[in-house]
Amino acid sequence: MSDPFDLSDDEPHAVRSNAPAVPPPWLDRLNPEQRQAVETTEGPVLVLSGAGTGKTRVLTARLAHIVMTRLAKPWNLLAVTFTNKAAREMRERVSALIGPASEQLWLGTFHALGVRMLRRHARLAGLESNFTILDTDDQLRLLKQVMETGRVDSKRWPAQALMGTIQRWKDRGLTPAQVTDGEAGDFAAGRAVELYQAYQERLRSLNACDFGDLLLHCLTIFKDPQHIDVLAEYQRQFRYILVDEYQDTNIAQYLWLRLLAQKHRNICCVGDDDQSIYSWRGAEVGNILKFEHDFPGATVVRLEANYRSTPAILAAASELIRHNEGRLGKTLRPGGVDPQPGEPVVVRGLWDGEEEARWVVEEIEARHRAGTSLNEIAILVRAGFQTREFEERLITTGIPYKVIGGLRFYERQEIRDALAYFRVVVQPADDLAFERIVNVPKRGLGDATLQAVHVLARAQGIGLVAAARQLIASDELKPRARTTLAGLLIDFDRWRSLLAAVGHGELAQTILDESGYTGMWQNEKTPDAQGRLENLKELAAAMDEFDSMAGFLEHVSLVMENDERTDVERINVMTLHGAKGLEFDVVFLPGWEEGVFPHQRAIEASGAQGLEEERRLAYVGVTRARQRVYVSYAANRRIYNQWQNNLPSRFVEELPAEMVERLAEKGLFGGVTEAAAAWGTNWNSGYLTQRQRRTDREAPDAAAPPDDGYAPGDRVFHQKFGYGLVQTVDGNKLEISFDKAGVKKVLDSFISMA
DNA sequence: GATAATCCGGTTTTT
DNA sequence: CCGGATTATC
Repeated sequence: MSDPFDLSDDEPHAVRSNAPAVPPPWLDRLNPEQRQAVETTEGPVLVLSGAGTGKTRVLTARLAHIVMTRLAKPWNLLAVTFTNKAAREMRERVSALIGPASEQLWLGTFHALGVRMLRRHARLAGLESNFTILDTDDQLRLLKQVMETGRVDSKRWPAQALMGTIQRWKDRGLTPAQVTDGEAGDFAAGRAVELYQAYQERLRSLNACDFGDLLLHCLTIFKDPQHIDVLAEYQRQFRYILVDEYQDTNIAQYLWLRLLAQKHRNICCVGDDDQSIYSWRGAEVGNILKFEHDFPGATVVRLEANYRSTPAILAAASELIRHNEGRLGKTLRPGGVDPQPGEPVVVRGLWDGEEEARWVVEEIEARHRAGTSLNEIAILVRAGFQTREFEERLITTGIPYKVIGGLRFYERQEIRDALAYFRVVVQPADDLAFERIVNVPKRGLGDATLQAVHVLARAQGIGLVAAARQLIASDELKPRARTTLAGLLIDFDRWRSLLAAVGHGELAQTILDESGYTGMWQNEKTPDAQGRLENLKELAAAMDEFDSMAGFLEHVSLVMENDERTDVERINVMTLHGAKGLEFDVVFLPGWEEGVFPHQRAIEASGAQGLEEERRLAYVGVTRARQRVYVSYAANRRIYNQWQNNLPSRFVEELPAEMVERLAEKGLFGGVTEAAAAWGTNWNSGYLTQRQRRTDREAPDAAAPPDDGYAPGDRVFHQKFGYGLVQTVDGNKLEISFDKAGVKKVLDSFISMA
């Protein structure tokens, strides 16, 4: 490989001497490193792409470059992403560069591409090509059945845990036969592998797959010596392979890529080891760390010019991540011309979570007044439950917000029920769907009936619907159940016969109405019933966008996302994980306390490695911001209604002092150091054990309470809420009607007699 | 077969 | 403290 560019850090503006005067559009305005990443088409290439260094741009330019210079036809390119969103974005951007040819690219998520291949060769994996893809919910139910059949005590051994184990095995590309005895663990007295085996058999008999199988079956087929032609064909086809977010790949994905890339060896992986935050779901940072070893002769390109954040933010992020070991090493530098340092990162300590929320929202209002769009502001938290405090404060303040990554459309109960009806109609053999809706709405087909169906199905080795059909022809069932079940099956058949005749959106509505499902929610008096009915309407309407009901179901199983409306300006509230790949002008990072962030359990579960991943998460958070970063921590926090006092996160100390403006709560502490010292007297880093919590439940003594209790009617004073009257007393919990702040529940340790 | 009582757990998430 | 999930009861 010729080496036209100097990759060393100290030559940011190296210029290619033989560059054409006018570069083609897809190479326009790329910096030298980006351009090298695009133009080094032959051989393995690893692009280490720091946050905000134009990764997507490089990927799309590379695709365009290969197609436009006729190195290969679009269908000779395989481009893999993790999320549908990333895939969509990439396709749009490539399309802008190369036009309709982009439709011919093999571009999609690992799973979508896996399905595409697997449908073609399903037989080789023991499936029919119209197999169904189960989601987590179905998987768990199936696994429970398997465990029941295997007489495993589901109390001692939760199905969820087994599901996790199996998923991790699949992440590593292991079929039941490949799991070694040493790995079996002690789950269900060492029977985990046996259960895994049984689960796979059940899946096959249902003509179904879980997500892990989409790749695992591909691997099995690729490696099958009987069918070497299949792999050979794909290897021949994919002359160029591109992989996005390579640091997030698991072993199965790695193996899949390696097999496909073996012939042409033109594989380009783009990733950032410093942004690897998914090891807990099977991602292997090792994949990126050992790329050069796995693909000898690889070209490594580092993208370090950041076009997103201010120098101050970059300095803070770089210094923070420098505390990690085992990095490939990259330093972000400002990419813009003549960059101003920008505002320092603000770090603020506050008294408690409520005060933190108030401060954050005040600052948001200030930024908004200063002209920042609410869409460009984000609050990024470590864990989902932390959003609540901010939501409450945002509601009282009247600032519109959206919580991203909450419950998703297709995961809602009513949607899943409706889909189950459609599945039964499209795929009569879909037992899991049948079970889900056979008695929804309640029609008197309970456990007894279902059990009879199961017994017959198992005895004859047939599906549940087929078994049900036989049962109603017999006298096994009570007359009532028999009539109802017969009626239901007739309904299924009728709807199925309408598939070809009626528009499927309309048919969907018919199914929901005739099955009584719509009626069930109409009779429901809970406040959310109306919303559920609307969701159902939306579902039926969405279906008309597709060619067929089956096509729609396929789409849904792979694309479990809700399209958000973008009509009003709203601030964004989400987890740090959810924020990866996004950027905002202003980012708030609350809850930087030991035990919360880094999260205690991350450290407990994986020690130093876990801590490093938490630090990467912090790095991801900081690098989301273009203009300003606000970090905050609270001395006291109520978790599960117990007061807990925390130390500031170690990550606070790891930010460079010269890029940080530190503020501490006025009147409480002179500064962070004093504050830390003050808390040190009552220190408990991280979460307390249950027992400690019981004994240490008092918050720090801001105002020492009298030893004897309070009684209703007492006039009291509270540090934050001012004066008020005690309403009720419940142990050390008081309900107080404050003159200014209204009625609040507080602990006696926070108040004193007025 | 459906409703009330009780127990447990409570990080991060895509496909 | 809250929500869900399983269990006890009618």
